[in-house]
Amino acid sequence: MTPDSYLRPDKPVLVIAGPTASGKTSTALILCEHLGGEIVSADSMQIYLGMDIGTAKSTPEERAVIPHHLLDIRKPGDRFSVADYKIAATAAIKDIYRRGAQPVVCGGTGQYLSALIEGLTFTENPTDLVLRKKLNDEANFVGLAVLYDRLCKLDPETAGRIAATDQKRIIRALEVYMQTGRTISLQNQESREKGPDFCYQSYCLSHDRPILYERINQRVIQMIGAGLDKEVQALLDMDLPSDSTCLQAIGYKEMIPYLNGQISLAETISSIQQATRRYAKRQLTWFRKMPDLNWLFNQEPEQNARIILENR
RNA sequence: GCCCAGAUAGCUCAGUCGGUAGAGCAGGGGACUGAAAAUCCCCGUGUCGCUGGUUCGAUUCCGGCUCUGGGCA
Repeated sequence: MTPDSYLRPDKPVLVIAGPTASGKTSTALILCEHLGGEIVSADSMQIYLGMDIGTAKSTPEERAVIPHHLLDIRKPGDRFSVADYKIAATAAIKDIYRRGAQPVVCGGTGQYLSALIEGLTFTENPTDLVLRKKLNDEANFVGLAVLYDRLCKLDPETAGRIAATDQKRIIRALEVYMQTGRTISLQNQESREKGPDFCYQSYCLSHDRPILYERINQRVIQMIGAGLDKEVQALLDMDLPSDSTCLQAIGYKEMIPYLNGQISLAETISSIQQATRRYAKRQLTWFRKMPDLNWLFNQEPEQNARIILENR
């Protein structure tokens, strides 16, 4: 079997993108029922075990009926990157095709979706956390401007593209240069040479802003009712490093001051709602620029699924 | 009923010694290649409550009215 045999214009990978609380998961589940499909998650937080309520993960019952991939594949505190995602999602989709089923990618992490749909290829160099820490320490000691100046000399193209205040990207760019001796701009350029592994048919679900925000507000209240506080407490009891990715998740980081008795429940709910609304806005910004996305507005999951099935 | 204080951006308020106004928050737009639910950048025109008067000119000063607080009856 050649790699090309996974390019299936007759049976493209379905992609269901959209901001949080837009109805992606419900829509994807209905599609899978009708098509003999399996879900490949594209969500940077649903990969973690024990983060169920706050990430609105499919329930065990749903997962018993429809196979899900890339959920619960890391322990809280573990690291995961877009490069890891690309490899894992690609493998999952090939596996689904091999079994004659329909892959349905579903999630709201724009970076992961882009890596897949635009077919980015990542090198095999692992993240060098020691080097990254050294650079972060240096930035905190001598100032970020010194590192930015260095990047301007080593890789003016990248330096021109990113803000002088964007610590994460400045450090990542220096990191790549120090690790490989090559610029990240060159590496990014090469990452596009191969192209996508699959054919895609992509949808983005959304709602008018006031409706979306009301759905978000309601969902946060539901999560609190479902015991989000206990879920977060369980993570805290694991004594994870404070910079763990999972503790940066919305609904989790805002819950910590509440569990420490520093803010009221009402304040906690408001701050989670606001953080989620802002997140949804950023997601929409990302999706607006993604190529070949079909937008479906203000529909319930059943209607979304029907439209998508008719379009096949 | 009387006295006092307010009324300016979606909200809380500042300000204009008279030349049509600006902060915080909320909100909006954008970027994004190994932390991405992260990180970073940009964005402030609104009958200055209504209505008369003074003035070249009033959101600003003066009068009346309306509403909202507080106080006295």
